[in-house]
Amino acid sequence: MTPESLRQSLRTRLLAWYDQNARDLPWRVGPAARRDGMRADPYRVWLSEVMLQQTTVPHAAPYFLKFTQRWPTVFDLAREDDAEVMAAWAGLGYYARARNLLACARAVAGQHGGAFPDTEAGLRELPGLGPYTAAAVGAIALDLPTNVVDGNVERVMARLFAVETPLPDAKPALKALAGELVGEDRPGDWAQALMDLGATVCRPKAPLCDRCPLAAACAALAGGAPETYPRKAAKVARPHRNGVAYILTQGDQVALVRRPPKGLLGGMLALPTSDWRTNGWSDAEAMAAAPASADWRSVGEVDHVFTHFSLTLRLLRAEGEAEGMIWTQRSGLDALPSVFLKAARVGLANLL
DNA sequence: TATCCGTGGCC
DNA sequence: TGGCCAAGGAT
Repeated sequence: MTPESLRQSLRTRLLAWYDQNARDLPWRVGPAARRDGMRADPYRVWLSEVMLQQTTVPHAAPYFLKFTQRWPTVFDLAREDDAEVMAAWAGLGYYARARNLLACARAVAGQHGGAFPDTEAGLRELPGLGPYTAAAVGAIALDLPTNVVDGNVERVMARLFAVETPLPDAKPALKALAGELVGEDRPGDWAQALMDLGATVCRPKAPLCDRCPLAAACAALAGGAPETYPRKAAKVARPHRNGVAYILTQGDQVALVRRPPKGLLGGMLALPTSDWRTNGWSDAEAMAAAPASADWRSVGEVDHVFTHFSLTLRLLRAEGEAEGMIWTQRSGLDALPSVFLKAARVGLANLL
């Protein structure tokens, strides 16, 4: 149990640090403006939080600017076609987020008159809002004193209190520790301060403890090896798979398919492919699995790494026709997930 | 509860 | 270069 004096000290020091060191982010209302009563639009907070799930700030930021320019309100997003939103999300990864984003926008626009719920429990019921995102939107947009716990906060707590239990088993304890520090004063700034500290000072590698406002209280620093926290369970090896991707062209058009709505790259445009399996593909096998009979030529291969397996894709190219294809101009290939954009670029560049 | 689900930057 | 890492959620 954290003593009240320590709790107050940690809060005061971190909020003061945030006042001086808050990052300037496109979706953020800074501490000075918040003191003047300004609050971020819940739509923008929600959109940014969903984009930032398991995603770095530099990667998400351009997408946030593109989305908010094209769809300034939740109503604009809610009435957009699925294909347009999926295409705009292409390259950001974790495409279930985009499907849930639309479902959530339509729920808010249709059932709540365009206003997001004003309680954490209400937010938690929306598609794509789990414990973290519901707490974050509640704190940042509504100033609710929620317990916002992401990977940054887990790391800060693990170090501050030298938690020896490895992740992911330590998650409940780390969340409880973070919860003891939450207070009624400046909940939105508190949540963002903790995450900024984790992102810029209490970093995974090479933490900048000499710049940390909590260093005097940090048990891991006192122990001499703060960078070794949080402890982590051993990881499982990533298997490798092999497949064939087919680049079928008619002049400047390329044949694409729409992947099934769920599962890997669900709902996204894609190149037609074979199965992805452990064994490699011979020329004969690759021809037999092709979407059309044509003069297929081998035009190279690409490697790609997904979360739970790596992939080598042989590339076969031909000019011809096939049933059920979505014919797309080369300029439209930016609607493809990265793995297929990479494959298309390599395959179209390598002329035999 | 464990597994599935992307991507790009970094060292 | 391969493993690590990033503001997690759904099933």
